[in-house]
Amino acid sequence: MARREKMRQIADRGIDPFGCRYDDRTMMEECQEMASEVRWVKEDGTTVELPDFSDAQLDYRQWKSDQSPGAETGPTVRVAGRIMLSRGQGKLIFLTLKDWTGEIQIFVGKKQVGDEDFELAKLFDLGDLVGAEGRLGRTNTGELTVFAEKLTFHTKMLEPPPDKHAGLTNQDLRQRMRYADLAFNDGVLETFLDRTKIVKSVRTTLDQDGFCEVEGPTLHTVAGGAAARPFATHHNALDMPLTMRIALELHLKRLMVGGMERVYELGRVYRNEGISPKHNPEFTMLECYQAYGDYNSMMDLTEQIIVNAIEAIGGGFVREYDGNQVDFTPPFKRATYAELFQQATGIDPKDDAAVIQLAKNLNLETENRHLDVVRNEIFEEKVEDSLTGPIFVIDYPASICPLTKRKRDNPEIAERFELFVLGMELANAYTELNDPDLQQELFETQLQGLDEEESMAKMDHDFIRALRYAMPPAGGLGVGIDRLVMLLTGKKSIRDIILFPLQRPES
RNA sequence: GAGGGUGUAGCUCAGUCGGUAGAGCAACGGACUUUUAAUCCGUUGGUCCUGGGUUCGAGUCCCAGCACCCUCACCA
Repeated sequence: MARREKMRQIADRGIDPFGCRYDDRTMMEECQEMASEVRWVKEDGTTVELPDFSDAQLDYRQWKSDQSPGAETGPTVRVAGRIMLSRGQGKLIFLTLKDWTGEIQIFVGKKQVGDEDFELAKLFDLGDLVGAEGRLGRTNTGELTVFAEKLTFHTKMLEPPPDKHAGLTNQDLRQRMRYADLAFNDGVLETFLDRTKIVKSVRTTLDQDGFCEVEGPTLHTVAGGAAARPFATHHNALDMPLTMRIALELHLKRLMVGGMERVYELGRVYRNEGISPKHNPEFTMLECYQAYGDYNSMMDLTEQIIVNAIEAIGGGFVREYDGNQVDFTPPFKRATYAELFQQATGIDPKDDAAVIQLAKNLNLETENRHLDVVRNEIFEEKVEDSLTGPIFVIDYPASICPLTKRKRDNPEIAERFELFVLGMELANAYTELNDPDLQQELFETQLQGLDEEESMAKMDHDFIRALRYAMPPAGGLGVGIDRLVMLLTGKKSIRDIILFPLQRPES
């Protein structure tokens, strides 16, 4: 109850323990940038640059006595943030204050702030939100510091903070109490701010390329556009079953029929499937469609999106992920599905007998299954994991791509690419199928060996009708935003880049 | 869904062969006007995940359950 008792004592001093408006803050980052404005002024009025504080040998106290007589000067700042560390020293307290741009040390001396504010400072606890106004300067050890002249109390933290060194490491608690994770664990806030920068950059890239952003329905009567199990729900007034969307595709294509020639949606989709370090039931997808384009134009766009996202968060094109180095310098490699298949297995993918034999050797099911499904399982098993990338795998077997246009000179091959990085599928794009009759046929003929949930082909009569109103030839692209954020922020678990991943409720 | 691991103070973690529950940080009291995870002295703090069982005696051994983590499967 110590914190509540201090809160009462703060209130007794006539101060609202939950604070109020506080204008004209200098953010911590700005304070750090203002370090060069801290100078030494000699008695004769001449100004001297301070020494190099990055020099570990530097003794600032000695330096100052060498410069004497004179005094340090610096700009006056007004900062507010959370108390991360506190070092009491009798009539002197050092606070480490953090806002969302960085940290700075506050020097609170009894003589400097006066008795009243010093008594207030004694009621501060780790985790409290406080403000300080004073001159920016350097302590004897050279640390950039706000020498407080006035203190402000903003908000009392009523819970004890996590371990000030180790932070909150329990994964369960980190997700359950993301607020504490963000506030007390180094780098967590920065990672999520990077996520925001990446998403913003994706939007900017598309906006500047003339795409318009739309919001499609998340409640679908037919969960199409991908192969996944949907969440089922129900509308009471209409007494109608509904599913949460598993993809954005089919509504965006309807909009292209309507004349939105460059359209995208960046939004949440929901899949009722397993949870893993790479899967969350709700995740963020980008899908964009460009009329009169094809999958080649989508490859260029994909590169542009990724290149711009990397530049938005910095750190260069060569990135470290899980001990691997990935070079995102464009252009990315391109290879056909067939040649990668051949390279990895030594078998010509067109040699049906050899493919079946290989599948049997790998203990894959071959009975009653379309050969392209078998081929693709071999591809997933033997090729995908070995793709360091970034690499565009192009030209997929047509029968596993029911929404994709076939190559004009070869109906067995679909104009599709997937972008792989370290075995992860980062993007998936087609030259879009816009022939309503063929689309209907592909929806009707379920692939052998695949039940409805495993197939992308789900009959959607309204979508077929839309295509009959003429959808322009187009390229379409889907990007798994969470995967992109994971790769660019170096996080190995999707739970580290989704603010509130799904969890069971606390008992 | 299958296998493995973890669960002890607010947080991070020890806990030997089954024998009265431990440390660091935080909190509380004290000293200290240039500290850096400040330091020093003292104090407080426990449903050992839950429920059964074995035993004179269980944090420790056994069984069941719950939660989280990892791997695999499904998938992006």
